[in-house]
Amino acid sequence: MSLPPSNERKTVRMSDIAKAAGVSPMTVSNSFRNPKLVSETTRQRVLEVAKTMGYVPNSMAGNLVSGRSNVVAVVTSTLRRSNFADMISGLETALAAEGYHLLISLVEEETREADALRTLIGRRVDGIVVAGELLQEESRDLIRKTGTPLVETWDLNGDALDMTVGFSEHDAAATATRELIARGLTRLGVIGIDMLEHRRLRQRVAGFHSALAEAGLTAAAEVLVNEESGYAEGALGLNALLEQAPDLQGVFCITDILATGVLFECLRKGWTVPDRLAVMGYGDYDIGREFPPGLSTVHTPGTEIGAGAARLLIARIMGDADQPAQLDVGYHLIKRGT
Amino acid sequence: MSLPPSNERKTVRMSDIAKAAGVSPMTVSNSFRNPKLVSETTRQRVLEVAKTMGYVPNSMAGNLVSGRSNVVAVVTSTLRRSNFADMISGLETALAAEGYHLLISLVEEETREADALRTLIGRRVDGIVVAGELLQEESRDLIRKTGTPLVETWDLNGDALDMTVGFSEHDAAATATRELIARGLTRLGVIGIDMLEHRRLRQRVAGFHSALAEAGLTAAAEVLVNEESGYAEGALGLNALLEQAPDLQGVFCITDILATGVLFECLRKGWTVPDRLAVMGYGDYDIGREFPPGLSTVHTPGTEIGAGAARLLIARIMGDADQPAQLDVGYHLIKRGT
DNA sequence: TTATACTTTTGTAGCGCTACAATTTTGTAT
DNA sequence: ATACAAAATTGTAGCGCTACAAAAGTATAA
Repeated sequence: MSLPPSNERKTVRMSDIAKAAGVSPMTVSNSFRNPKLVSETTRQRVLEVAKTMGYVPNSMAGNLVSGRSNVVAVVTSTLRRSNFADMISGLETALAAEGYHLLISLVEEETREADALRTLIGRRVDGIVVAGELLQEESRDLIRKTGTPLVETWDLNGDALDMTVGFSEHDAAATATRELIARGLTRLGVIGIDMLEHRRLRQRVAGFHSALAEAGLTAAAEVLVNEESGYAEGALGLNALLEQAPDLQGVFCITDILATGVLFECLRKGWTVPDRLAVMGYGDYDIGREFPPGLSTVHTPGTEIGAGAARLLIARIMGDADQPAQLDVGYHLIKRGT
Repeated sequence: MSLPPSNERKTVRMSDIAKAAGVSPMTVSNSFRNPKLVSETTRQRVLEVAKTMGYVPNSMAGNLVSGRSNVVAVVTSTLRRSNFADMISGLETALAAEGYHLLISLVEEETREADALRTLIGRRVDGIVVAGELLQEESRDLIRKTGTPLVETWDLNGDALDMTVGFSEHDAAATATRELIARGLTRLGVIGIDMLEHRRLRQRVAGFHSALAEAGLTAAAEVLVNEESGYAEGALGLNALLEQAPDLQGVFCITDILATGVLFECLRKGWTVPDRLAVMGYGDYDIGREFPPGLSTVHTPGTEIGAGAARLLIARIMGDADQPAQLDVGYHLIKRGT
């Protein structure tokens, strides 16, 4: 069974409900948006009529008048990175509590970023959250010119366009590396990701090197794997590292997915972790908790980032100009077996 | 409440651009939407002025007149299930190619489903895709009454409200189970998920039982784990199964995540897979490929489901009433080591 | 009764844009 | 130069709703 094509049906309008309920359009409008201005009996009748007639107010028309959409958008390059999913979930929850709706825009190709922003701004979203940072200069220009409230997320080190929520990716990575050093390991390698346009990914590798330098060490090996950050790349990365330094004692992976790939490869090689090789992840993905003997990693609070972004945005929309434009949600090391 | 800054800053309107470029508003409109109606020189000038003034057309106003939003929404309960992420990615790609934009609505609580739909319909999206099926009767009512084109996804067995794209979850699960039976195993168990309102999850367990019945067997053990479908639940599930049937030879897990949890637990127990225990997953998540010796599973084509949903929806929006209301994208067994 | 203060309901005037039709400006053929 | 089609530009009307203000109804006090 299927419904009639959209062009044959004409939608129910507010005036239709008004007529059917025997009131003026304004009373219908108020029944939905300002219940206190309408008597309870009238309101019940209006809502009843609206329900049976399948009326849903056209919010585009309403927004056009009121000038506000009550919609916040998040722009993300992927839904597969569980950290981003956490952030989006945190955002959604915090926004819903304040009566805002979240619109997710998936921008898989970097070159379509400005285009996606233009669409969102065209829809007059009240604010935009970016998973990561804005990459195209055209995007930044658009935000500046239109004055759309914007929150960039994760790394706090860059110079922010508007607001930022996150933590220092550099310091978090350095903290993870220090743990490896504290175990007495000196021959350490890092597996990064070959997406140099992403500051947060660069900062993680930089943090690794800082921690080593602090301890008077240098990296035994370093490799950047291709952008996918899949499990397979972790295995590939480990083998590339071992070619550079066969006596490698520990590896820092800039995502838990890569670290998990390394653990799988160790399993295949029959190596014991952490005795033959210590492994440190980053991001505290749930798989790390389960992989025996438990992946050591850095917890990066995605949910809190989302909630924080919602808070900054709503404050800005409400006109609070004095709010801090930056929010540090911290991170913490999780020591597990590897 | 005082006026927010976004209201103090008056946005650039089409008429502002018209004035600045020395043309009528209609020429500005046409420069953006019907380039062929405007001379190239005029158009360049208009776009130039628009760019420097940071003008972005208010699509809400435009949609109000044209009656079409060129937006399709997808409603999903989670972004963490990688299958859904694949579907959304497939949807996005197919829609973008036709000039549509995708809006993702995250409905984590089932009771907010109808509410989310109302918001989307209120924004006059041209169509809605549901990851899975609609769960609230109120939701179905809303779709019927407003006539919003709808695509439900994954399982093809139910009675569809409007359009459906997917495959038979029952048959896919049965196929997976038959592979276990074909190996000569007779003491088989299943780990399902305790979300009985989801038909597609019920169908997977039902398919397992059908395949057994076909072969004259009955289930050695069955357990439904809590809704999260995390790795930990897989381990829990396996142990619950073993209490029911200590001599269990194989287990069918209705998601690869659960199967991976089972594999981790086998690792902890020091059991060899598949000799001590055969493991069959479902969904072909990328982790299954990596886990030595490779998780046997069923490939469920998420990307194709998304692309198919886009196709059905666009055809419907374009007014093609004769299109098939159901699309079977199939599935296939992937035999790997477990 | 009349004045006073609500509470409830109703017009009016657009929000910013586009469909459509009308008009003006070009280009081309005679 | 004139006729006429084609290209380019412009005006008009109104999409469906809400801010705002005005009006009508109701309750209470003087």
